[in-house]
Amino acid sequence: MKRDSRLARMIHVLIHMGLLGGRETSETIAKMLNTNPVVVRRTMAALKRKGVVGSEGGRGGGWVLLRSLDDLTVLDIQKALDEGEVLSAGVSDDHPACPVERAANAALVQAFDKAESTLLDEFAKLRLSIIAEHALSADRQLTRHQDGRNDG
Amino acid sequence: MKRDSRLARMIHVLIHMGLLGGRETSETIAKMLNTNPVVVRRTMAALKRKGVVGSEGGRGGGWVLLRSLDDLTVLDIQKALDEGEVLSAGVSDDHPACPVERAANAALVQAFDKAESTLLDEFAKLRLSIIAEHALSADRQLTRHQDGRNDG
DNA sequence: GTATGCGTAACAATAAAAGTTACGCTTTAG
DNA sequence: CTAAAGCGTAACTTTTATTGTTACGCATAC
Repeated sequence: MKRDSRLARMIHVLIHMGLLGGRETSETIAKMLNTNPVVVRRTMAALKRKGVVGSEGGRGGGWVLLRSLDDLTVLDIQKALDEGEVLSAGVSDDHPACPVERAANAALVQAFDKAESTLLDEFAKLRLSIIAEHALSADRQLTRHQDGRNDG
Repeated sequence: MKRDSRLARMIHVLIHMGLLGGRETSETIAKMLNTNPVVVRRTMAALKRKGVVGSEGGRGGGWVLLRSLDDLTVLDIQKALDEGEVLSAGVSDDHPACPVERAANAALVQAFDKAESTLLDEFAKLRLSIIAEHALSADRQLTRHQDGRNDG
């Protein structure tokens, strides 16, 4: 399958919105994500249902960030996007009555559950505002290097 | 994509082989997994390369377990099956030069790496012999319940 | 009332695992 | 030596989820 990149994309978009502070149309966001407006609406709809963003139709409409970057963690976005499990264990379902298959599946599910718990803990620690700061300071570094050619 | 169940299937098969102790043909294993021999050979080939199982062609041939269940962990099987990452982070690749995208991806990769590390730790703790014991005791439980109808 | 923009339905494209068919090579039985 | 049993592989098709795309309805501002 194509890898699910909705979480990464939405974090990317929300930080841009938080930094720019204004209203963005699906068209503009689509350019950010190198895709088209329908994909944007489809994914943003999930965030809208959870009150992370709002939308307005008609001329001058678009998407607005309803919560501050400091008030949003990656976990919030993850939960808004995906109601189900983050890491599903890839168990087998060939002979559901076979005790060996059941024991193997049970062991895997337990391991995946622990890993999922770790992942969600990490997500909860990741505030979008922190990621935004990292992006800005990386950007400043880059700019300084570019100027350096003129300075030297 | 269809969910990857190779790890679960191979654990299932190896435990059966360990318990039965003999030689199994791809045909027999395919029945265990409710699939066909080619899928079995394809997946077992990876385990053969790592010395977990051996195969012999010709009449009377088949697959043999080369290491004991007590000497194998789920991590061993995982590593034999998948050279790459277990949990890949699902980053975005829309504007690789965008500092915001890079920061978002970096944050996600870091979180996934921690979760992967947890998962591999859990896998390393899971000896196939332990899973086999769980399967056997669950089976005994089941048998006892079935006998109970005659006993009562 | 027309251009702008969201909301959605309905499809095609894509990617990875799994399923399937077919055939070659090796080994044992007879 | 020949036939059957098995592995090894190549070359498909199928499956399932995301992503991409087209098309159209509805709302809003100018």
